[in-house]
Amino acid sequence: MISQKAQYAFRALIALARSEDEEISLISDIASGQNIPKKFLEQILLDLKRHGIVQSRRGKMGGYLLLKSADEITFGEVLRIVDGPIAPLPCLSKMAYRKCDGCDDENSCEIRQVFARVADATREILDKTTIADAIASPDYEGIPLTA
Amino acid sequence: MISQKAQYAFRALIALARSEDEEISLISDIASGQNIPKKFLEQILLDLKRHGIVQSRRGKMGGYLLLKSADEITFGEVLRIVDGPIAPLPCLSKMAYRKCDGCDDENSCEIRQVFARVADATREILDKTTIADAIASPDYEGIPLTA
DNA sequence: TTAATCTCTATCTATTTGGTAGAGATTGTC
DNA sequence: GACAATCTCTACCAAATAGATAGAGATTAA
Repeated sequence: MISQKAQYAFRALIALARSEDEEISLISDIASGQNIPKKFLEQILLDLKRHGIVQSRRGKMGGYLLLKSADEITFGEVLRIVDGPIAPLPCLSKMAYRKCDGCDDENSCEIRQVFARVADATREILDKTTIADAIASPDYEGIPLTA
Repeated sequence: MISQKAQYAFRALIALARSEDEEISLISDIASGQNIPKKFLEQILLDLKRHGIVQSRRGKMGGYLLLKSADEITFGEVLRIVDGPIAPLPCLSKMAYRKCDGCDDENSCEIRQVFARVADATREILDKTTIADAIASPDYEGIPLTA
């Protein structure tokens, strides 16, 4: 499961992307519009700013804007900032590799081989899907995804 | 990330599958062989037993055996028992569907649409890969997976 | 100067993770 | 029948993480 925090981050970025050409967005407006606790959102946006995803202006008339354009912000990038490594095992993480506890030979680890495929498939989607893609995609019409 | 507990479960099942035709396996032997805290492993195996994955015999000469054959035990099934839902969002879980906090229309949720693809790709791998597959697969020889 | 806004750091609570402890039940062997 | 080996069950515990909340500070427009 991705964290609640990551969901908030995605919602905020989508909201920012949607209001791109309009005005600068207030944290308060995003918070109330997307139903996100305001003080929590402040921290999230600040973090995204530090990582070069969004920009801000302080003081009266201040607020937030995207820094990168929506088609350059991937879900993978955002998820790594907010939730940390995407990989299902520490030994499969690109951003924070660690040897698994008590694992002596990664090449012969059966678990690693299975989850390497999961990691690849996940990255293939998350690192290639942008906020712009998400906004552009039509409502789902097929077989219910929860079936 | 999958939990440490899930990693222990997989290691134990692989060990059980490997010693299938030989003797019944002692918790103690699996624990020391796989470097798993024994009391913790007891709980894990008990849980796997309750879910019909393994069987046990009590008393002297007791121990554990697989109940299902190794090619009928999928990684997905084990992961769901040990770690709970695999889906990255509650609204995408098959085994434990919940509406996401503050989400009113799932069909138009952009986040859901992106992560539905992740969930499908993950399940495609985990629900089709068995313990037997994992044991059979040759050591990885290509480009390092952590590159 | 003031009000609006973002910034920063500290703190808090509940839950989850990763165990440990110990008494109990069952079974094979002498 | 006693005993030792083994699984079974329930309770407990410490550390980490998640999901916030609080409040003082810095900056800016008017």
